Amino acid sequence: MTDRYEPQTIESKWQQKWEETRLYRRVEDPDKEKWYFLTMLPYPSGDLHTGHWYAMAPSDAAARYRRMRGMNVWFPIGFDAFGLPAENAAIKRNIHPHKWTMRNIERMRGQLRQMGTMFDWEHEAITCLPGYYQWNQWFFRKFYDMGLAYRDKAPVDWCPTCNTTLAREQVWGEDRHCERCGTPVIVKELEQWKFRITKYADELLEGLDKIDWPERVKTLQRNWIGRSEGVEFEMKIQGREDLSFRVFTTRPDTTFGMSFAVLAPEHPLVEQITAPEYREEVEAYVAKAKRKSELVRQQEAGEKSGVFIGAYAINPVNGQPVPIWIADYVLMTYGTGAIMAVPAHDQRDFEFARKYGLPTPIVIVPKEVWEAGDASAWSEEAAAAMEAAYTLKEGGVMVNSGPFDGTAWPQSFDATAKWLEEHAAGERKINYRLRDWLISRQRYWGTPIPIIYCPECGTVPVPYEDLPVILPEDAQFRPTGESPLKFHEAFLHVKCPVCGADATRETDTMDTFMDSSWYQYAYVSPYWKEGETLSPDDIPWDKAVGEYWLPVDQYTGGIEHATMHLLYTRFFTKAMRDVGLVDFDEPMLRLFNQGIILGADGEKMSKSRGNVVNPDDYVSKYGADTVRAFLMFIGPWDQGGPWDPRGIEGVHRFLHRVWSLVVDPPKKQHDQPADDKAITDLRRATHKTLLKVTEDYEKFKFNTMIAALMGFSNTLIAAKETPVYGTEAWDEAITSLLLMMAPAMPHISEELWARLGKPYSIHQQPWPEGDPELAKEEVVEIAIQVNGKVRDRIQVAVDADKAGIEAAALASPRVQKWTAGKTIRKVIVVPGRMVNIVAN
RNA sequence: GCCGAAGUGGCGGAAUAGGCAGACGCGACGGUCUCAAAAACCGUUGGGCAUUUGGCCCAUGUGGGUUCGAGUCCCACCUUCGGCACCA
Repeated sequence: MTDRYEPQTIESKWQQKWEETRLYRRVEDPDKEKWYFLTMLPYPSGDLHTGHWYAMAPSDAAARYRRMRGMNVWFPIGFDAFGLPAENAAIKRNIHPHKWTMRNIERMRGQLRQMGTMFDWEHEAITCLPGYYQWNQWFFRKFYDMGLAYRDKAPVDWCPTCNTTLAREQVWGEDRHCERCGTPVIVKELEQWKFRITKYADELLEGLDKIDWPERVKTLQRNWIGRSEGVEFEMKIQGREDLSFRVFTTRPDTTFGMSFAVLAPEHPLVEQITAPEYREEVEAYVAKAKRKSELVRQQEAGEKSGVFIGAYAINPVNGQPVPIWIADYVLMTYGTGAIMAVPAHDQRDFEFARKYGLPTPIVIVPKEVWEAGDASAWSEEAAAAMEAAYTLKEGGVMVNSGPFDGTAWPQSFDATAKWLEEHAAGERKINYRLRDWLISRQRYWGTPIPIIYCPECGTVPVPYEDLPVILPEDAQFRPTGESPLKFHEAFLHVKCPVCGADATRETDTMDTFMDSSWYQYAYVSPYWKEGETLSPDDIPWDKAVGEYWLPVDQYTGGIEHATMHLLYTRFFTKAMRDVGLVDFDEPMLRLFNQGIILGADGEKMSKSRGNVVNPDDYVSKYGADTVRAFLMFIGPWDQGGPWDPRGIEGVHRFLHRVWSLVVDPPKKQHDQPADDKAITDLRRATHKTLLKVTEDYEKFKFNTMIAALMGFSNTLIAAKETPVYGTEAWDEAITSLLLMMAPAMPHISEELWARLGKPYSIHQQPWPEGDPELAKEEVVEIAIQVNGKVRDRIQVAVDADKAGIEAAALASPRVQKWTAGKTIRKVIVVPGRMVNIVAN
């Protein structure tokens, strides 16, 4: 045994021992409170990078802390193994995606072990294996049976680089680029498989109130779902009483202010009602709009355009005809694809009306204006003078609206909604921005969609007992990225399971977000029923085990998945509940989003910038404990921050100091016994640190947790050279230090624990409780201010009363210097904190 | 444009039921050790002024406000980052 701190030696030694003794094996113990701790599973790109460490090391510390608190903690891991990089490697380097992926996984397993995590390797899952993805297909089939999976032809986003369609959630930013590769997407009209996530829109919204997730994520999801309440009603065409269209509005109270109506250029009615003399112009506009949507969508800088189609619609509330226009600011994909335009009270309509000289009748005025009886406020001059639409709801009162004049929000909404329901075939309606989840991908390396197309029977789902549809291994990869499945004769041709006719398989595979939508359930029993015949009545995991562990208690991962994975998995759980697989509504009860770790230059790590930090280099130089602690020390976990190559030295020095504190004998020997005060002071430091560190682990405040441990160890280094060394209080301090370090720095604490002769393993010890009584100070220093400025500091007993403190403060000569010649007006005493003397 | 988060020393960051701003660490400077260097250890370190001791003033993006007292609360603005983008 060496006396020097050699992390490389001790870390591998303990990692081996932990595995041999199966320290972290999962046991279902009904007497213990279970804690399912989960961190987002990595994509096996080949190397565990700093981002993985930043996500996983603090998660591991939090999981280990819970474990020491006496909870039955399960912390599994797996690999999100389907996806494009594997297929691209196949195309570029002629290596099969399966081989490439499994090789990477092997490498990353080793790296994950080096991190010293308590991952439960006995329940690892790899999503690209048939035993896993057969359940993707089983779920698809279930959803199909329930009407949750459907196929339709509609404009979809296509990434020309990835050669596949994308879900709306995977199209990001102003330029509408592919979330994965950054290429701007184009729009294509294709038949694609979708999941009816919109069916759960309301529930996805309401469920947010029941889970302990960061507000940021909740807000992102709420905005993404984009619920808006309004009224849909009918507008008849003047002179063509057989024809009508429906409009959606969130402001039925403004209906009297309608001065025109707008149809989306693609609206089916345009064709029928356009007046002959306008036809040419209208067709040109429609063609232009269509072309626009097929090109990379340009930002139009808000400039609106449209054309009058020579037809009029009847405003149901007052029977007035209004001109019908078409304009591309009205989208066919939202609401009814048609709107009533109220320029005075909608900014977009306002801009349009100004551009084309359409009237702007005011029908809502502020309450004060109404109460003042100021009629000029809604005169023509007032409308002409408007610089922007008046869109406020609260405090708005209806005017120029016949029988509704004087009605204020929100009664105005209800009254007009009711009127429209009764007179214009109207109904209250809720619209959502959320679209159904497009799951078809035109790529090879994914789960085959279990569908067969039969010329006789049409679309036929693969029977449960024929699952899984195996992804054929012998694929010919094309440089274009076109899916090899389309050309794989053996895969393609199949007999129809219903009539036996020659039929073909669906060649699209599933979005890989399918895999991660339910992996937390798969971990319960990885590859459940692999090789067995599946049936509709199955449960994709061992039911009894699942009942103990599910749902996930604490989830950690990046916020970039806010409207993708984190939305999909919530949808999936609700759908699974409706299938009867689970009896809860939300998959993850608590969520914490860690930040992003940046390069030393403060920029996002990237190969092109050359600022990528390879954690392996630092692990071999300083050891995993140092890297773990450093990542926790950098700053608040949800904030991320730059990797400072010099900062890690400081953390490493701290570990060396702790090592020497425990292992080396003191420099001096003392023959006098320690006095009571020294003992009390030491115990106070110990218990103060215990309370602080405990609170910080609870709240994932790892940076201040490490800082507190550093402070405490500095105290101990000084105390070591005093008579308290070797006392019971000293033992308590050292033991507490190691126990507090154990979750964050599992190897060094285990080694020092063993060197103290304590029983294996430190990771099976109960968490040391801090005692608030022992942590209490006896004497506190309080500041004395005169007119808000600190002029003196005095020592007072912690329980000194206000009067005593005030007297002591006023007795201070330094204070008297500042109050001399002044009258004391007021003395504010905050016990234990400060005194402020107001004098002038 | 809208929504959200955030602006504190040379740097990463502490401190918010309003109560001593700058914990902890990095860097820098000085010292011990050494032939020397590295490492390690000890000390100093927000800015300015003063300095024989005690000191004084200014400081948490900017400008106001509330308060005995504001990094923390309120109003307006500036900057950065993230998200959404004609959603009717």
